[in-house]
Amino acid sequence: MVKMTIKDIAKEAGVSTATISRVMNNSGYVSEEIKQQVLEVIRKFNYQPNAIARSLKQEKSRSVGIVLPDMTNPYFMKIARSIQHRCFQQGYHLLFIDTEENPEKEREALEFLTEKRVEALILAGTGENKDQIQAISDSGIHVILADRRFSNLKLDTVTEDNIYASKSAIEYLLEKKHTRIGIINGPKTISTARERRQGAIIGLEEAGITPSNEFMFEGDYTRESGIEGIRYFSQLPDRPTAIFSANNEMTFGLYLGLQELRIPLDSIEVVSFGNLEFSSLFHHKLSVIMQNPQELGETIGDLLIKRLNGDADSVQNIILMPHLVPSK
Amino acid sequence: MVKMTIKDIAKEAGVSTATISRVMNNSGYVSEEIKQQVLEVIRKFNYQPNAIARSLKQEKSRSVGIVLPDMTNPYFMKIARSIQHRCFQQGYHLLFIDTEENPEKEREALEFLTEKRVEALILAGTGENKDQIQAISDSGIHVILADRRFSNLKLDTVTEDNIYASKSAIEYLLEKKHTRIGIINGPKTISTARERRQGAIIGLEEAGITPSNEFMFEGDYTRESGIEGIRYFSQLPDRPTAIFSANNEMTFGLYLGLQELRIPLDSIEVVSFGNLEFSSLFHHKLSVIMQNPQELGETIGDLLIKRLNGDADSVQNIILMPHLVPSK
DNA sequence: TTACGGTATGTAAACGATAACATACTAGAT
DNA sequence: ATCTAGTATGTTATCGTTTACATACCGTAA
Repeated sequence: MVKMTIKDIAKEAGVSTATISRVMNNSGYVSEEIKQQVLEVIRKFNYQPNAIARSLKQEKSRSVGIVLPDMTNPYFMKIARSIQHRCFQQGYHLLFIDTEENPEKEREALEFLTEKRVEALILAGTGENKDQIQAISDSGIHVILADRRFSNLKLDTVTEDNIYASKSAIEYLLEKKHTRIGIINGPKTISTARERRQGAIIGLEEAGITPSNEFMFEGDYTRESGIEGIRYFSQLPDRPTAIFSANNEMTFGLYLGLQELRIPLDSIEVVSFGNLEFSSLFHHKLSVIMQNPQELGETIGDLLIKRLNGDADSVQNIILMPHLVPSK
Repeated sequence: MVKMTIKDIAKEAGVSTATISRVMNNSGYVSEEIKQQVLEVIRKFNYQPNAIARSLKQEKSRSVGIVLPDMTNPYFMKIARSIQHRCFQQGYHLLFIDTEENPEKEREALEFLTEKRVEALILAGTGENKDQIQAISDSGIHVILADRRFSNLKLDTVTEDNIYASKSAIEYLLEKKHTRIGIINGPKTISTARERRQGAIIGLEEAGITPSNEFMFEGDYTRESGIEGIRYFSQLPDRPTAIFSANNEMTFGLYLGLQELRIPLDSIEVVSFGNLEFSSLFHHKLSVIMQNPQELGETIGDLLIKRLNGDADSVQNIILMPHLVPSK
């Protein structure tokens, strides 16, 4: 069974292709009589216009690329889901690519997407490929940076206030009388990690504590590097009594590491960025900085639709506020 | 900055568009000299062929639809990631749609995807829209059912052995001397739920126990229905001492429910389908039936590529084996 | 010499829509 | 009667590729 084209339908209905097109798109003049007749034929043969041909003619792909570092991290997927919703409503589809935090894969992904002629690009980047991203934006494709930004690029961003949140995380731990606070951070190529570090440092300095390099562990936002982080801290002569962890995956690794090292899970007080699904079942000293990926996604979705509809407002930098949820 | 077309490049290089096409696709005859010359121009202008035009001409969209019931469930996303990998390698892109277990959304999604002329469809369905799916398959689009199947449809399926796994879950609980085993299941519209129920019943009957309806709770695979399930069981006069839960989300809800009811989390022995990320940190009596979404995804990906490459082997029904991981 | 197969390149017709333009009819205004 | 604006429909170029076909050249075998 082969798909019918507009020509077949035109022949069947005894009218021209233009008339079919007008009926399909509710544009131009068509008499009520012919319209019904055409609709009848369309129904009869279950005709669906070829979106590819339409895209070519209109020079609009009706597609949006979305490049994420980890498709299995619910944080990113919640962002993605909200965006997808919005797009689907408007007839756009999303091309997802998971870079697994690998800049080379990211480069390929961007190439792939421009070839597919996406009209917009949503990116939570690895921090590399800056030039390529700028070039994409310059070529007229709308770019929105999600969660992670680049300095010096004039692009729309929708992010969360990492500095503020990290600062409050540290303040919270200081209030609980911790003075030796270990920090498990992401890679400094990524803006969120840089900002979380910066916020933590501000928090410490305002309390009169000099941040020590010894208490800074640079991971890569993966579970494995959370394990490595706690391995590192546990062998210090003067172990930290609290940890600030910069994302949920590393926090998960941190607990796996504690388990591996046979250290009681509640012997260390933890504040973690990002929602940990299980934290509410957990009776350990785990506080989380609740992010709001859904709101992030909705915000991005709205901005995206505005841009796709040709709203050429100046560059937007939207910053959402996460909030700390203390352990029970 | 506007994209260059093959004509622009042809003009720049002083050759015909056919030659450019031949260079791009490494097809037909092109002299080494011209080839280099053309490549030079392509590089210079950073020319990328328009994938949409190519699709139209070749009548191949190079896209695959994937319809999932929950984009934030890592189980499905691990499947998706493996598939996406395989597709990306082959120049295909995936159109993801999240139906949120809503048959009406699923219907729209399928419509949308056929309009976008996907060459194949991967579906973990809600259990409805059977006719539509059959029609899609009949129209020449490759359909692969993932995780969930339909009875009476002659379609490729890649699933897990739910009957076997559920049976062993029950056997495990019986071995631990539980006789009152509550079952929190998914909706019977979905094949996995039917099979998991069936396996559980076989397990009970083989042990000489008559399955009671009172101990069967039909949820809908959501967290919320896990909470409802445990609420229901906890008000029974003769409460179950163990629960078999048919997916990870409901199990999570089950624990949230226990917490809400102020029942100690380890007062009930649980066997759950699906990996629970946190189970390894959990000291409660939680055993899991480990599924292997990655392998599922890879298997689907391989089959998909075979189908896309025109391998017309007979319908495949591949069944993978999950295994039970007892609580510590 | 002629014929032929391999190599190299160009010309032009598709693919399936949309939309600019042309054409024709109707009714009301002048 | 003529003009005009509105309505209704058809014709055809076009979007950017691929590819079937045409053309031409070269060297070698008959």
